[in-house]
Amino acid sequence: MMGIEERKLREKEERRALILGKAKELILERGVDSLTMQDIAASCELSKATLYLYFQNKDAILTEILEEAASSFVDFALSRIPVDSNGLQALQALWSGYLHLYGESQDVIVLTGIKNYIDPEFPLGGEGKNGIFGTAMGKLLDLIADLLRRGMADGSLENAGDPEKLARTVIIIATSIIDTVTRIPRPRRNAQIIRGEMRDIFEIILRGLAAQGADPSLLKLT
Amino acid sequence: MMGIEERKLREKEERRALILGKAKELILERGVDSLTMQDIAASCELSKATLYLYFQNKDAILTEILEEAASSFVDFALSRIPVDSNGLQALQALWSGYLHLYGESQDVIVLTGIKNYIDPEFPLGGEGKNGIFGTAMGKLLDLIADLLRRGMADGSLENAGDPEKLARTVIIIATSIIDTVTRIPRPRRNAQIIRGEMRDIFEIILRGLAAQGADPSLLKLT
Amino acid sequence: MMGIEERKLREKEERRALILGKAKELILERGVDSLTMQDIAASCELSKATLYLYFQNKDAILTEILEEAASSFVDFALSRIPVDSNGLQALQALWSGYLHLYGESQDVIVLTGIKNYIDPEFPLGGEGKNGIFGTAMGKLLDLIADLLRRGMADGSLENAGDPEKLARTVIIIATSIIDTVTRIPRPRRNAQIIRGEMRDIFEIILRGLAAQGADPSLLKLT
Amino acid sequence: MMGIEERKLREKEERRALILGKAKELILERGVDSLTMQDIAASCELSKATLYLYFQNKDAILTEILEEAASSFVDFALSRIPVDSNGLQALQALWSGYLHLYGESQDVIVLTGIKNYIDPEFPLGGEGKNGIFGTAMGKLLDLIADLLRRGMADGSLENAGDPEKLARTVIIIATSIIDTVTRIPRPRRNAQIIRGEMRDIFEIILRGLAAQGADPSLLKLT
DNA sequence: TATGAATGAGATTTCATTCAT
DNA sequence: CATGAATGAAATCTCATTCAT
Repeated sequence: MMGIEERKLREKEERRALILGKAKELILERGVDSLTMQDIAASCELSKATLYLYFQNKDAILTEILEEAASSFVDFALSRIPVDSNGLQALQALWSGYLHLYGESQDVIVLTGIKNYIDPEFPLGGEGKNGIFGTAMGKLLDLIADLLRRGMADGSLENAGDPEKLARTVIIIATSIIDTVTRIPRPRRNAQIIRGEMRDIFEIILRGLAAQGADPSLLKLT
Repeated sequence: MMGIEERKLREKEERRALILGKAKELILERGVDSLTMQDIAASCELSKATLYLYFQNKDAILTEILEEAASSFVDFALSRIPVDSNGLQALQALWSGYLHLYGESQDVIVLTGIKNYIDPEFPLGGEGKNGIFGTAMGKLLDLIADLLRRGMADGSLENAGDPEKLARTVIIIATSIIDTVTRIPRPRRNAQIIRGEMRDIFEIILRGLAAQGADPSLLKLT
Repeated sequence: MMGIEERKLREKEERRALILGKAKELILERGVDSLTMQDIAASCELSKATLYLYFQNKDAILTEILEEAASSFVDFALSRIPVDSNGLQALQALWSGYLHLYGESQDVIVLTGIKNYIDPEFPLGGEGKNGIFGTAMGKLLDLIADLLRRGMADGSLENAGDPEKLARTVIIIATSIIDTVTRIPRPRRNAQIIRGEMRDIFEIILRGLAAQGADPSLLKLT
Repeated sequence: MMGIEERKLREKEERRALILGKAKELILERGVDSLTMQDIAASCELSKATLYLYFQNKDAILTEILEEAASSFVDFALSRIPVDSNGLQALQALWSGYLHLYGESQDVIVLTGIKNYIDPEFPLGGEGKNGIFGTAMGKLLDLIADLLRRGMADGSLENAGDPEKLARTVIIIATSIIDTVTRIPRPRRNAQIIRGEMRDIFEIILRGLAAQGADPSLLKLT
């Protein structure tokens, strides 16, 4: 009874996960640019053709990795933002969550950088390819817009125009940076230095968004 | 009188310029990633082999384009920074110069994005390949560090650590953004929107660097 | 029964063999120097890319052809050397085997000439590239050294120094000659003449190595 | 008066010599296979096009270098062969001259190896390209045939068939060896080892040609 | 479902040779 | 006489993707 169908489904899901996982590893190891289907297949101990049973093409793999990474970041960030925080506090929590997650597993975060590889136009361009970023990346966009709106309302953030637009701007900055980092193959990537660099960048942004006279302790990331 | 030698030299220089120009156009048209020697040759109405008479290899072409772009930006920026300006004013002038130059000729600026293609590790990584960026890109780095130092000294900028390091951080942000833009093929690139976006980004950075209580008029870019 | 796996393996082996075979033909037809991957592919009715499924690169193809040729010669030669023969007799058997094999299938022998293409420094130079010649060519070297040693011991060969070194010398002569022959495109290669020439050369060498007063019948090759 | 014509001719000859000289140097430095017109031109401080004013094509340059080398060897050899020597003595003088010349200037000799590059069929094949080797190489052939004939007549050499044919055989051996050596780029060429190797080879040949019971001192080269 | 095998389409680079000036 | 400039033709190798089994 039941079962057989479910098992198949589960197995299928496991394979997908395997592929995504190995692809992720490879990207982290050697950079997005030099990721090949061959490499993915080999490290999964599958044939290249099999990859196409689970994903329509290379892009689909990258997109899904990105989705996952973005999604897990959003979840993590949400979990770290106190309900009663003001906008600035929330933003601080967001970035600091980012840095934490990076500390724990560079992976999840660094991968966000694939965005520029898959759809460099998001969120600058018109539609992006097929509105690929409706889901996780979109949720991230919404989240940030919310925080900005909140902060403009409670006076903790500078009132600098449309929150939606500003959210896009913030994402652009963040993903651009991360993209830059992703292109450095892991062997030469210095986690310490990069984390420090990202913290500096995020602090600049934080100060750039905060209202005049904000509590200095909220402008520091750890 | 005389001049045959000179003419030859000039013509040679013109050919180089032609090649660089067409390559630039192609990059702007279709993105760095899909630039091929074949394409460059075709659009110059030359044979592939001829390109190698003027440049040692593809990298040399990209490097020179980048060099030129960076160099012309530095020159332009320098010309716009008033001698007696304080650090914040100077920085404002720098970014606003950037935006201006972009308005006049997207090209010069957008091309800076090639950096990430040629040496994605600069200035994060160790040495980059062969210290390619000793010249123009290095001058830019120095310029920004100078302005930051000046601003920290005269109190117009937040005293936030080592100017050299901060300059690197600023460059990372800027080039990352530009890189992102470069990857959008021109047909879908909306100059107006992008310019607006860049202005927003630079304003955030400017505010992020400025000292508390800075003159608000210095935090706006036009 | 069963055998699907085996069949696949066999087919794969056949393809490799096909490629090697056609490559061999082309070399014999037009000389090593003008062998191209394109040509090999075309004559196998395969695409260039396919060749790379079976061999890592062009060198690998050449190396394997050489390996095979050398190996089959060593085997053949060994089978023709009587167990109780003295050194001179053994050497005579070796060369005469060579000529025979040449008579049967120029291919096996002529191809030895590739050596000079792949590693012209062997056995003169230091290491050659990666000791490519550890296997068959090395075995040949050992075999000849053995025969020389045997002959010096039993008095059938002139005692003219280190057998190892002398063996290298002999190989140099042989491969050089063959190399010369390989470079003649087949249409103008006259098997009869060449065989005669090789016989003369080997006879000279044989006489050069034999002890004074050796049985004249052992100095003739047929 | 007069003179102008002569001077032109002399200058032309000097240019040819320059080109040949530099080409020679390059071959010795880096091996025949990697000699390019570009390299020759550059090292003559001439343009590639100019080379074509003095030589019809690359082959012509190589051919002439070979001619010269062969010719100078023949001359040198002739000068070293005592008039009243018997065949074996003469042959010994020939080879020992070879080794001497090699010792003095590897150049002249090593270059003989180009033969195989230019016309691998000589003297095996039918006509060779355009009977290129009518001159110096032909003279060498004649010289050796003469010595062999002399030796067979005076009993110092084994009477082993047609001297003309045997001379061809000897040349094949010699040039093959040299060809092998030429392909080793100079930096890895060890003059001492090679000279030793060549001496061994020539001694084997010498013994192979000598009549039974020949004076052992005539079978050694120095 | 899985895969081995195949491939089309390119990409970069090299080189002997020609020709207008 | 000399050459700068140009090029056609090749050569090696890579990669995402397809398809028969």
